[in-house]
Amino acid sequence: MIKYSGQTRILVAVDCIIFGFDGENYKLLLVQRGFAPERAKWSLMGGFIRPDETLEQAANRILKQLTGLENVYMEQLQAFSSPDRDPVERTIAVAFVALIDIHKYEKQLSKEYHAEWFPLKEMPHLIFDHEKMVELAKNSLRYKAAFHPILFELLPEKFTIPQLQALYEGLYDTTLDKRNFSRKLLSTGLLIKQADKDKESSKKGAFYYKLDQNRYLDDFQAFLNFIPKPDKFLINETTLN
Amino acid sequence: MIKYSGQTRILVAVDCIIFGFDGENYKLLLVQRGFAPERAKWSLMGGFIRPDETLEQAANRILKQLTGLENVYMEQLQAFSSPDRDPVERTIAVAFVALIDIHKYEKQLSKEYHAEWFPLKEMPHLIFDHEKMVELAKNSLRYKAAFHPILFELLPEKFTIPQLQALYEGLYDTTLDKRNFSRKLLSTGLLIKQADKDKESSKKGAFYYKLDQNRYLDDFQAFLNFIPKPDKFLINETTLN
DNA sequence: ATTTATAAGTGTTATTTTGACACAAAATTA
DNA sequence: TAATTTTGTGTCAAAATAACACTTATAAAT
Repeated sequence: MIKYSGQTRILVAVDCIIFGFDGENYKLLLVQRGFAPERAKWSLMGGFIRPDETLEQAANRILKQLTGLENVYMEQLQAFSSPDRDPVERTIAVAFVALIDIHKYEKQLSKEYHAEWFPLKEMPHLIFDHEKMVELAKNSLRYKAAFHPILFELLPEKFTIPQLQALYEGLYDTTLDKRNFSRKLLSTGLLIKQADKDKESSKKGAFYYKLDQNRYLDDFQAFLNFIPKPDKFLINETTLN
Repeated sequence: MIKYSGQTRILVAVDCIIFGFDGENYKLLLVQRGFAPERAKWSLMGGFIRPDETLEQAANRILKQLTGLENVYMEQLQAFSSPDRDPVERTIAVAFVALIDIHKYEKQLSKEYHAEWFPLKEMPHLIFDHEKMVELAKNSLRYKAAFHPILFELLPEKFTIPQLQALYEGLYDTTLDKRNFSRKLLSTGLLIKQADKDKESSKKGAFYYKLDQNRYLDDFQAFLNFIPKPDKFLINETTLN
Protein backbone atom coordinates (compact mmCIF):
# COMPACT_ATOMS: atom_id res chain seq x y z
CA MET A 1 0.00 0.00 0.00
CA ILE A 2 3.02 2.23 -0.59
CA LYS A 3 2.14 4.50 -3.47
CA TYR A 4 3.90 7.84 -3.10
CA SER A 5 7.42 7.16 -4.27
CA GLY A 6 10.61 8.73 -3.09
CA GLN A 7 9.29 9.82 0.29
CA THR A 8 10.46 8.83 3.72
CA ARG A 9 8.00 7.17 6.04
CA ILE A 10 8.34 7.88 9.71
CA LEU A 11 7.27 6.34 12.99
CA VAL A 12 4.42 8.20 14.61
CA ALA A 13 3.74 7.86 18.30
CA VAL A 14 1.25 9.24 20.76
CA ASP A 15 2.24 10.41 24.24
CA CYS A 16 -0.32 11.12 26.94
CA ILE A 17 0.02 13.80 29.57
CA ILE A 18 -2.42 12.51 32.16
CA PHE A 19 -3.46 14.92 34.87
CA GLY A 20 -5.24 14.16 38.11
CA PHE A 21 -6.06 16.11 41.27
CA ASP A 22 -6.14 14.59 44.71
CA GLY A 23 -7.91 17.45 46.46
CA GLU A 24 -4.60 18.95 47.44
CA ASN A 25 -2.19 18.73 44.51
CA TYR A 26 -2.09 18.18 40.79
CA LYS A 27 -0.72 14.80 39.85
CA LEU A 28 0.84 13.43 36.72
CA LEU A 29 0.56 9.78 35.76
CA LEU A 30 3.92 8.43 34.63
CA VAL A 31 5.29 5.04 33.73
CA GLN A 32 8.72 3.63 34.31
CA ARG A 33 10.29 2.26 31.21
CA GLY A 34 11.06 -1.45 31.29
CA PHE A 35 13.12 -1.41 28.13
CA ALA A 36 16.01 0.39 26.50
CA PRO A 37 16.76 3.10 25.74
CA GLU A 38 16.51 4.97 29.01
CA ARG A 39 15.42 1.84 30.83
CA ALA A 40 14.10 2.49 34.37
CA LYS A 41 13.62 6.16 33.62
CA TRP A 42 10.23 7.78 33.91
CA SER A 43 8.23 8.79 30.90
CA LEU A 44 4.78 9.67 29.70
CA MET A 45 2.62 6.76 28.66
CA GLY A 46 2.81 6.40 24.93
CA GLY A 47 2.80 4.09 21.98
CA PHE A 48 2.99 3.90 18.23
CA ILE A 49 0.00 4.57 16.07
CA ARG A 50 -1.40 1.58 14.22
CA PRO A 51 -2.25 1.41 10.55
CA ASP A 52 -5.99 1.44 11.03
CA GLU A 53 -6.51 4.05 13.71
CA THR A 54 -6.45 7.82 14.06
CA LEU A 55 -4.19 9.57 16.51
CA GLU A 56 -7.18 10.18 18.75
CA GLN A 57 -8.06 6.51 18.69
CA ALA A 58 -4.48 5.61 19.45
CA ALA A 59 -4.40 7.99 22.40
CA ASN A 60 -7.59 6.52 23.78
CA ARG A 61 -6.38 3.01 23.25
CA ILE A 62 -3.14 3.74 25.04
CA LEU A 63 -4.92 5.44 27.92
CA LYS A 64 -7.28 2.53 28.26
CA GLN A 65 -4.42 0.07 28.07
CA LEU A 66 -2.85 1.72 31.09
CA THR A 67 -5.85 2.70 33.18
CA GLY A 68 -8.78 0.71 31.88
CA LEU A 69 -10.68 3.97 31.53
CA GLU A 70 -12.77 5.01 28.55
CA ASN A 71 -14.61 8.20 27.60
CA VAL A 72 -11.97 10.33 29.20
CA TYR A 73 -11.51 13.99 28.38
CA MET A 74 -8.66 14.06 25.91
CA GLU A 75 -7.36 16.54 23.44
CA GLN A 76 -4.55 16.97 21.03
CA LEU A 77 -1.83 19.24 22.30
CA GLN A 78 0.88 19.38 19.68
CA ALA A 79 3.14 17.33 17.48
CA PHE A 80 6.80 17.12 18.46
CA SER A 81 9.08 16.46 15.58
CA SER A 82 12.69 17.20 16.31
CA PRO A 83 14.51 14.66 14.10
CA ASP A 84 16.64 13.39 16.94
CA ARG A 85 14.13 13.51 19.77
CA ASP A 86 14.18 9.73 19.97
CA PRO A 87 17.76 8.45 19.80
CA VAL A 88 16.76 5.04 18.51
CA GLU A 89 14.87 6.07 15.43
CA ARG A 90 13.18 9.17 14.19
CA THR A 91 9.69 9.34 15.67
CA ILE A 92 7.16 12.10 15.52
CA ALA A 93 5.16 12.21 18.72
CA VAL A 94 1.73 13.76 19.00
CA ALA A 95 1.05 14.74 22.59
CA PHE A 96 -2.43 14.44 24.07
CA VAL A 97 -3.66 15.88 27.33
CA ALA A 98 -6.02 13.73 29.38
CA LEU A 99 -7.89 14.85 32.47
CA ILE A 100 -9.14 12.12 34.74
CA ASP A 101 -10.86 11.84 38.06
CA ILE A 102 -7.98 10.42 40.03
CA HIS A 103 -10.27 8.29 42.15
CA LYS A 104 -11.09 6.23 39.14
CA TYR A 105 -7.51 5.05 38.89
CA GLU A 106 -5.78 5.32 42.22
CA LYS A 107 -5.45 1.86 43.63
CA GLN A 108 -4.21 -1.05 41.57
CA LEU A 109 -1.89 1.03 39.46
CA SER A 110 -0.66 -0.92 36.51
CA LYS A 111 2.27 -3.12 37.48
CA GLU A 112 2.77 -4.06 33.89
CA TYR A 113 3.71 -0.50 33.02
CA HIS A 114 5.01 0.45 36.42
CA ALA A 115 2.62 3.36 36.67
CA GLU A 116 2.77 5.96 39.39
CA TRP A 117 1.13 9.29 40.19
CA PHE A 118 3.64 12.07 40.83
CA PRO A 119 2.83 15.45 42.31
CA LEU A 120 3.27 17.80 39.40
CA LYS A 121 5.66 19.88 41.45
CA GLU A 122 7.85 16.89 42.22
CA MET A 123 8.01 15.43 38.79
CA PRO A 124 11.11 13.29 38.16
CA HIS A 125 13.24 13.77 35.10
CA LEU A 126 11.58 12.38 32.03
CA ILE A 127 12.99 10.88 28.88
CA PHE A 128 13.33 12.57 25.51
CA ASP A 129 11.33 15.78 25.26
CA HIS A 130 8.61 14.66 27.64
CA GLU A 131 9.32 17.40 30.16
CA LYS A 132 8.73 19.96 27.48
CA MET A 133 5.46 18.26 26.66
CA VAL A 134 4.39 18.49 30.28
CA GLU A 135 5.30 22.17 30.45
CA LEU A 136 3.32 22.87 27.35
CA ALA A 137 0.39 20.86 28.64
CA LYS A 138 0.39 22.73 31.92
CA ASN A 139 0.38 26.02 30.13
CA SER A 140 -2.38 24.92 27.81
CA LEU A 141 -4.48 23.74 30.74
CA ARG A 142 -4.03 27.07 32.50
CA TYR A 143 -5.06 28.84 29.36
CA LYS A 144 -8.17 26.81 28.75
CA ALA A 145 -9.27 26.58 32.33
CA ALA A 146 -9.24 30.34 32.65
CA PHE A 147 -12.13 30.50 30.22
CA HIS A 148 -13.78 27.16 29.89
CA PRO A 149 -15.30 24.90 32.52
CA ILE A 150 -12.77 22.20 31.91
CA LEU A 151 -11.39 21.40 35.36
CA PHE A 152 -14.58 19.64 36.32
CA GLU A 153 -13.13 16.72 34.41
CA LEU A 154 -10.72 16.24 37.28
CA LEU A 155 -13.43 15.97 39.92
CA PRO A 156 -15.89 13.21 40.73
CA GLU A 157 -19.51 13.62 39.76
CA LYS A 158 -20.34 15.25 43.07
CA PHE A 159 -18.03 17.94 44.40
CA THR A 160 -18.10 20.94 46.70
CA ILE A 161 -17.32 24.58 46.05
CA PRO A 162 -14.28 24.53 48.33
CA GLN A 163 -12.93 21.55 46.41
CA LEU A 164 -13.45 23.41 43.18
CA GLN A 165 -11.67 26.41 44.56
CA ALA A 166 -8.70 24.31 45.63
CA LEU A 167 -8.61 22.97 42.08
CA TYR A 168 -8.33 26.43 40.59
CA GLU A 169 -5.92 27.67 43.21
CA GLY A 170 -3.71 24.67 42.64
CA LEU A 171 -3.54 25.14 38.90
CA TYR A 172 -2.54 28.77 39.09
CA ASP A 173 -0.62 28.42 42.31
CA THR A 174 -2.47 31.34 43.78
CA THR A 175 -5.25 32.08 46.24
CA LEU A 176 -8.67 33.32 45.31
CA ASP A 177 -11.23 35.21 47.35
CA LYS A 178 -13.86 32.63 48.15
CA ARG A 179 -16.73 35.09 48.03
CA ASN A 180 -15.84 36.29 44.58
CA PHE A 181 -15.02 32.78 43.43
CA SER A 182 -18.28 31.21 44.48
CA ARG A 183 -20.25 34.15 43.15
CA LYS A 184 -18.62 33.71 39.77
CA LEU A 185 -19.01 29.96 39.70
CA LEU A 186 -22.63 29.97 40.76
CA SER A 187 -23.47 32.74 38.31
CA THR A 188 -22.52 30.46 35.42
CA GLY A 189 -25.60 28.41 36.08
CA LEU A 190 -23.57 25.27 35.51
CA LEU A 191 -23.89 23.93 39.03
CA ILE A 192 -26.81 22.11 40.57
CA LYS A 193 -26.87 22.10 44.33
CA GLN A 194 -27.43 18.72 45.93
CA ALA A 195 -29.24 18.06 49.18
CA ASP A 196 -26.36 16.28 50.86
CA LYS A 197 -23.08 17.48 52.22
CA ASP A 198 -19.49 16.39 52.20
CA LYS A 199 -18.41 16.13 55.82
CA GLU A 200 -14.87 14.96 55.15
CA SER A 201 -13.09 18.21 55.51
CA SER A 202 -15.14 20.20 57.98
CA LYS A 203 -17.54 19.95 60.87
CA LYS A 204 -20.13 22.05 59.18
CA GLY A 205 -19.88 20.15 55.93
CA ALA A 206 -20.02 21.58 52.43
CA PHE A 207 -22.91 21.09 50.08
CA TYR A 208 -22.30 18.90 47.09
CA TYR A 209 -22.92 20.18 43.60
CA LYS A 210 -23.25 18.43 40.29
CA LEU A 211 -22.67 19.75 36.81
CA ASP A 212 -25.72 20.55 34.75
CA GLN A 213 -24.68 18.27 31.92
CA ASN A 214 -26.76 19.97 29.27
CA ARG A 215 -25.51 23.40 30.04
CA TYR A 216 -22.03 22.06 30.41
CA LEU A 217 -21.98 20.82 26.87
CA ASP A 218 -23.64 23.95 25.55
CA ASP A 219 -21.46 26.38 27.43
CA PHE A 220 -18.20 24.61 27.07
CA GLN A 221 -17.08 27.04 24.45
CA ALA A 222 -18.42 30.04 26.35
CA PHE A 223 -15.93 32.42 27.86
CA LEU A 224 -16.50 32.46 31.52
CA ASN A 225 -13.49 34.27 32.90
CA PHE A 226 -12.86 32.07 35.86
CA ILE A 227 -9.50 33.59 36.51
CA PRO A 228 -8.86 37.30 36.67
CA LYS A 229 -5.93 38.37 34.51
CA PRO A 230 -4.99 34.88 33.37
CA ASP A 231 -2.00 36.08 31.44
CA LYS A 232 -0.22 36.64 34.72
CA PHE A 233 0.01 32.88 35.02
CA LEU A 234 0.92 31.98 31.49
CA ILE A 235 4.34 31.48 30.08
CA ASN A 236 5.05 33.14 26.80
CA GLU A 237 4.85 30.50 24.12
CA THR A 238 8.11 31.51 22.58
CA THR A 239 9.81 30.80 25.90
CA LEU A 240 8.44 27.30 25.87
CA ASN A 241 9.97 26.33 22.58
CA MET B 1 18.27 3.70 10.65
CA ILE B 2 15.22 1.54 11.31
CA LYS B 3 15.51 0.28 14.84
CA TYR B 4 12.06 -0.17 16.35
CA SER B 5 10.83 -3.44 14.95
CA GLY B 6 7.31 -4.47 14.15
CA GLN B 7 5.96 -0.94 13.78
CA THR B 8 4.41 0.71 10.77
CA ARG B 9 6.02 3.83 9.41
CA ILE B 10 3.76 6.41 7.89
CA LEU B 11 4.02 9.34 5.52
CA VAL B 12 3.85 12.65 7.31
CA ALA B 13 2.89 15.80 5.47
CA VAL B 14 2.44 19.43 6.28
CA ASP B 15 -0.44 21.52 4.94
CA CYS B 16 -0.50 25.28 5.17
CA ILE B 17 -3.61 27.38 5.68
CA ILE B 18 -2.38 30.73 4.43
CA PHE B 19 -4.52 33.72 5.27
CA GLY B 20 -4.34 37.20 3.83
CA PHE B 21 -6.48 40.31 3.99
CA ASP B 22 -6.92 42.73 1.11
CA GLY B 23 -8.48 45.57 3.11
CA GLU B 24 -11.91 44.28 2.32
CA ASN B 25 -11.99 40.51 2.60
CA TYR B 26 -10.08 37.63 4.06
CA LYS B 27 -8.29 35.59 1.44
CA LEU B 28 -6.98 32.08 1.37
CA LEU B 29 -4.01 31.07 -0.73
CA LEU B 30 -4.69 27.85 -2.59
CA VAL B 31 -2.91 25.83 -5.23
CA GLN B 32 -4.34 23.84 -8.05
CA ARG B 33 -3.06 20.31 -8.16
CA GLY B 34 -1.13 19.38 -11.25
CA PHE B 35 -1.04 15.68 -10.49
CA ALA B 36 -3.28 12.79 -9.55
CA PRO B 37 -5.22 12.12 -7.46
CA GLU B 38 -7.72 14.93 -7.68
CA ARG B 39 -5.77 16.59 -10.48
CA ALA B 40 -6.91 20.15 -11.22
CA LYS B 41 -8.72 20.41 -7.93
CA TRP B 42 -7.83 23.08 -5.41
CA SER B 43 -5.96 22.30 -2.26
CA LEU B 44 -3.88 23.79 0.48
CA MET B 45 -0.21 24.06 -0.22
CA GLY B 46 1.56 21.12 1.36
CA GLY B 47 4.36 18.64 1.17
CA PHE B 48 5.98 15.73 2.86
CA ILE B 49 8.32 16.18 5.77
CA ARG B 50 11.95 15.35 5.10
CA PRO B 51 14.19 13.15 7.23
CA ASP B 52 16.26 15.98 8.61
CA GLU B 53 13.70 18.65 9.40
CA THR B 54 11.03 19.35 12.00
CA LEU B 55 7.41 19.92 11.06
CA GLU B 56 7.90 23.63 11.65
CA GLN B 57 10.88 23.68 9.33
CA ALA B 58 8.93 21.76 6.72
CA ALA B 59 6.05 24.20 6.95
CA ASN B 60 8.38 27.15 6.52
CA ARG B 61 10.17 25.49 3.65
CA ILE B 62 6.91 24.79 1.88
CA LEU B 63 5.64 28.30 2.44
CA LYS B 64 8.86 29.74 1.11
CA GLN B 65 8.80 27.39 -1.86
CA LEU B 66 5.42 28.80 -2.85
CA THR B 67 5.73 32.45 -1.92
CA GLY B 68 9.40 33.15 -1.45
CA LEU B 69 8.58 34.58 1.97
CA GLU B 70 10.47 33.88 5.16
CA ASN B 71 9.94 34.80 8.81
CA VAL B 72 6.21 34.54 8.43
CA TYR B 73 3.87 34.11 11.36
CA MET B 74 3.14 30.41 11.47
CA GLU B 75 1.78 28.05 14.03
CA GLN B 76 0.82 24.47 14.37
CA LEU B 77 -2.91 23.91 14.23
CA GLN B 78 -3.54 20.21 14.51
CA ALA B 79 -2.63 16.82 13.15
CA PHE B 80 -5.17 15.12 10.91
CA SER B 81 -4.90 11.39 10.91
CA SER B 82 -7.91 9.64 9.52
CA PRO B 83 -6.41 6.48 7.99
CA ASP B 84 -8.13 7.01 4.66
CA ARG B 85 -7.87 10.78 4.39
CA ASP B 86 -5.49 10.40 1.47
CA PRO B 87 -6.79 7.75 -0.95
CA VAL B 88 -3.35 7.01 -2.36
CA GLU B 89 -1.53 6.13 0.79
CA ARG B 90 -1.99 6.71 4.46
CA THR B 91 -0.62 10.13 5.32
CA ILE B 92 -0.79 12.04 8.54
CA ALA B 93 -1.03 15.74 7.86
CA VAL B 94 -0.06 18.40 10.33
CA ALA B 95 -1.84 21.64 9.51
CA PHE B 96 -0.14 24.99 10.02
CA VAL B 97 -1.74 28.41 9.95
CA ALA B 98 0.22 31.20 8.32
CA LEU B 99 -0.68 34.87 8.34
CA ILE B 100 0.89 37.01 5.69
CA ASP B 101 0.68 40.57 4.50
CA ILE B 102 -1.01 39.93 1.20
CA HIS B 103 0.88 42.73 -0.50
CA LYS B 104 4.06 40.77 -0.11
CA TYR B 105 2.73 38.09 -2.41
CA GLU B 106 0.04 39.43 -4.65
CA LYS B 107 1.50 39.81 -8.08
CA GLN B 108 3.56 37.10 -9.73
CA LEU B 109 1.66 34.28 -8.09
CA SER B 110 3.47 31.03 -8.52
CA LYS B 111 2.71 29.54 -11.92
CA GLU B 112 4.56 26.42 -10.98
CA TYR B 113 2.02 25.63 -8.30
CA HIS B 114 -0.89 27.44 -9.91
CA ALA B 115 -1.43 29.56 -6.84
CA GLU B 116 -4.42 31.81 -6.36
CA TRP B 117 -5.95 33.91 -3.61
CA PHE B 118 -9.59 33.09 -2.96
CA PRO B 119 -11.96 35.16 -0.86
CA LEU B 120 -12.51 33.03 2.20
CA LYS B 121 -16.24 33.23 1.67
CA GLU B 122 -15.97 31.97 -1.89
CA MET B 123 -13.61 29.13 -1.28
CA PRO B 124 -13.84 26.35 -3.87
CA HIS B 125 -14.15 22.74 -2.88
CA LEU B 126 -10.88 21.38 -1.63
CA ILE B 127 -9.40 17.93 -1.73
CA PHE B 128 -9.25 15.44 1.09
CA ASP B 129 -10.02 16.98 4.48
CA HIS B 130 -8.65 20.40 3.59
CA GLU B 131 -11.97 22.14 4.03
CA LYS B 132 -12.13 20.88 7.56
CA MET B 133 -8.65 22.22 8.14
CA VAL B 134 -9.71 25.62 6.91
CA GLU B 135 -12.76 25.62 9.16
CA LEU B 136 -10.66 24.74 12.13
CA ALA B 137 -8.08 27.36 11.23
CA LYS B 138 -10.74 30.03 10.93
CA ASN B 139 -12.12 29.14 14.31
CA SER B 140 -8.69 29.10 15.85
CA LEU B 141 -7.88 32.49 14.38
CA ARG B 142 -11.11 33.92 15.74
CA TYR B 143 -10.26 32.52 19.11
CA LYS B 144 -6.75 33.87 19.25
CA ALA B 145 -7.47 37.21 17.71
CA ALA B 146 -10.08 37.93 20.33
CA PHE B 147 -7.35 38.07 22.94
CA HIS B 148 -4.00 38.46 21.32
CA PRO B 149 -2.70 41.11 18.93
CA ILE B 150 -2.24 38.64 16.15
CA LEU B 151 -4.08 40.16 13.22
CA PHE B 152 -1.37 42.76 12.77
CA GLU B 153 0.48 40.00 10.96
CA LEU B 154 -1.95 40.46 8.10
CA LEU B 155 -1.24 44.17 7.69
CA PRO B 156 1.73 46.02 6.27
CA GLU B 157 4.13 47.76 8.60
CA LYS B 158 2.13 50.96 8.46
CA PHE B 159 -1.63 50.75 8.78
CA THR B 160 -4.56 52.89 9.86
CA ILE B 161 -7.14 52.39 12.58
CA PRO B 162 -9.99 52.06 10.08
CA GLN B 163 -8.02 49.33 8.29
CA LEU B 164 -7.53 47.57 11.55
CA GLN B 165 -11.20 47.81 12.33
CA ALA B 166 -12.11 46.35 8.95
CA LEU B 167 -9.75 43.50 9.73
CA TYR B 168 -11.54 42.69 12.96
CA GLU B 169 -14.97 43.19 11.52
CA GLY B 170 -14.12 40.90 8.64
CA LEU B 171 -12.93 38.10 10.84
CA TYR B 172 -16.00 38.05 13.01
CA ASP B 173 -18.38 39.12 10.28
CA THR B 174 -19.77 41.82 12.50
CA THR B 175 -19.62 45.57 12.97
CA LEU B 176 -17.90 47.31 15.82
CA ASP B 177 -18.41 50.76 17.25
CA LYS B 178 -15.47 52.76 16.03
CA ARG B 179 -15.24 54.91 19.13
CA ASN B 180 -15.04 51.92 21.43
CA PHE B 181 -12.78 50.07 19.05
CA SER B 182 -10.18 52.76 18.69
CA ARG B 183 -10.24 53.51 22.39
CA LYS B 184 -9.54 49.88 23.16
CA LEU B 185 -6.82 49.56 20.57
CA LEU B 186 -5.05 52.72 21.56
CA SER B 187 -5.26 51.84 25.23
CA THR B 188 -3.13 48.76 24.64
CA GLY B 189 -0.16 51.02 24.08
CA LEU B 190 0.88 48.84 21.17
CA LEU B 191 0.42 51.47 18.51
CA ILE B 192 2.73 54.30 17.60
CA LYS B 193 1.13 57.12 15.66
CA GLN B 194 2.97 58.23 12.55
CA ALA B 195 3.11 61.73 11.16
CA ASP B 196 1.76 60.82 7.74
CA LYS B 197 -1.66 59.82 6.55
CA ASP B 198 -3.14 57.27 4.23
CA LYS B 199 -5.22 59.18 1.73
CA GLU B 200 -6.33 56.21 -0.31
CA SER B 201 -9.72 55.70 1.18
CA SER B 202 -10.83 59.15 2.24
CA LYS B 203 -10.40 62.81 1.56
CA LYS B 204 -9.47 63.58 5.09
CA GLY B 205 -6.99 60.77 5.26
CA ALA B 206 -6.30 58.47 8.19
CA PHE B 207 -3.16 58.59 10.27
CA TYR B 208 -0.81 55.70 9.91
CA TYR B 209 0.27 53.71 12.93
CA LYS B 210 3.07 51.25 13.48
CA LEU B 211 3.36 48.47 16.01
CA ASP B 212 5.61 49.06 18.96
CA GLN B 213 7.67 45.96 18.28
CA ASN B 214 9.02 45.61 21.79
CA ARG B 215 5.65 45.82 23.42
CA TYR B 216 4.20 43.62 20.74
CA LEU B 217 6.53 40.79 21.62
CA ASP B 218 6.08 41.31 25.34
CA ASP B 219 2.32 41.59 25.26
CA PHE B 220 1.63 38.94 22.75
CA GLN B 221 0.49 36.57 25.44
CA ALA B 222 -1.46 39.26 27.30
CA PHE B 223 -5.20 39.08 27.20
CA LEU B 224 -6.46 42.18 25.59
CA ASN B 225 -10.11 41.46 24.97
CA PHE B 226 -10.37 42.92 21.54
CA ILE B 227 -13.73 41.40 20.91
CA PRO B 228 -16.60 41.59 23.36
CA LYS B 229 -18.21 38.20 23.97
CA PRO B 230 -16.02 36.29 21.53
CA ASP B 231 -17.81 33.03 22.15
CA LYS B 232 -20.70 34.37 20.11
CA PHE B 233 -18.52 33.94 17.06
CA LEU B 234 -16.95 30.61 17.80
CA ILE B 235 -18.14 27.25 16.69
CA ASN B 236 -18.22 24.59 19.32
CA GLU B 237 -15.22 22.36 18.83
CA THR B 238 -17.27 19.22 19.00
CA THR B 239 -19.26 20.46 16.03
CA LEU B 240 -16.11 20.86 14.02
CA ASN B 241 -15.00 17.28 14.31
C1' DA C 1 -14.26 80.99 -3.84
C1' DT C 2 -17.80 78.52 -1.84
C1' DT C 3 -20.45 74.53 -1.13
C1' DT C 4 -20.91 69.67 -0.69
C1' DA C 5 -19.83 65.09 0.29
C1' DT C 6 -17.28 61.62 2.75
C1' DA C 7 -14.70 59.26 6.02
C1' DA C 8 -11.83 60.23 10.30
C1' DG C 9 -11.63 61.33 14.85
C1' DT C 10 -13.17 62.08 19.45
C1' DG C 11 -16.17 62.55 24.62
C1' DT C 12 -20.00 61.47 27.89
C1' DT C 13 -22.92 58.73 30.48
C1' DA C 14 -25.33 54.79 32.25
C1' DT C 15 -24.71 50.01 33.14
C1' DT C 16 -22.23 46.05 34.29
C1' DT C 17 -18.46 43.69 36.14
C1' DT C 18 -14.91 43.34 39.21
C1' DG C 19 -12.22 43.23 43.40
C1' DA C 20 -11.63 44.19 48.16
C1' DC C 21 -13.37 43.44 52.41
C1' DA C 22 -15.76 40.76 57.38
C1' DC C 23 -19.04 38.46 59.87
C1' DA C 24 -22.58 34.92 60.88
C1' DA C 25 -23.96 29.94 60.75
C1' DA C 26 -23.33 24.98 61.34
C1' DA C 27 -21.54 21.20 63.64
C1' DT C 28 -17.99 18.61 65.99
C1' DT C 29 -15.01 18.27 69.95
C1' DA C 30 -13.36 19.62 74.32
C1' DT D 1 -22.01 24.82 76.94
C1' DA D 2 -17.93 26.79 75.22
C1' DA D 3 -14.45 26.56 71.77
C1' DT D 4 -12.84 25.60 67.29
C1' DT D 5 -13.05 25.14 62.46
C1' DT D 6 -14.75 25.55 57.94
C1' DT D 7 -18.70 26.97 55.13
C1' DG D 8 -21.45 30.45 53.26
C1' DT D 9 -22.91 34.95 52.11
C1' DG D 10 -23.51 40.77 51.31
C1' DT D 11 -21.80 45.55 50.44
C1' DC D 12 -19.55 49.04 48.29
C1' DA D 13 -16.16 51.49 45.57
C1' DA D 14 -13.60 51.25 41.31
C1' DA D 15 -12.97 49.85 36.75
C1' DA D 16 -14.51 48.31 32.38
C1' DT D 17 -17.86 48.24 29.03
C1' DA D 18 -21.46 49.51 25.76
C1' DA D 19 -24.40 52.79 23.75
C1' DC D 20 -24.69 56.95 21.72
C1' DA D 21 -23.68 61.88 17.92
C1' DC D 22 -21.28 65.61 16.60
C1' DT D 23 -17.07 68.02 14.71
C1' DT D 24 -13.06 68.10 11.59
C1' DA D 25 -10.30 67.62 7.54
C1' DT D 26 -10.03 67.46 2.82
C1' DA D 27 -11.08 66.71 -2.11
C1' DA D 28 -14.35 67.33 -5.53
C1' DA D 29 -18.04 69.80 -7.48
C1' DT D 30 -20.30 74.01 -8.36
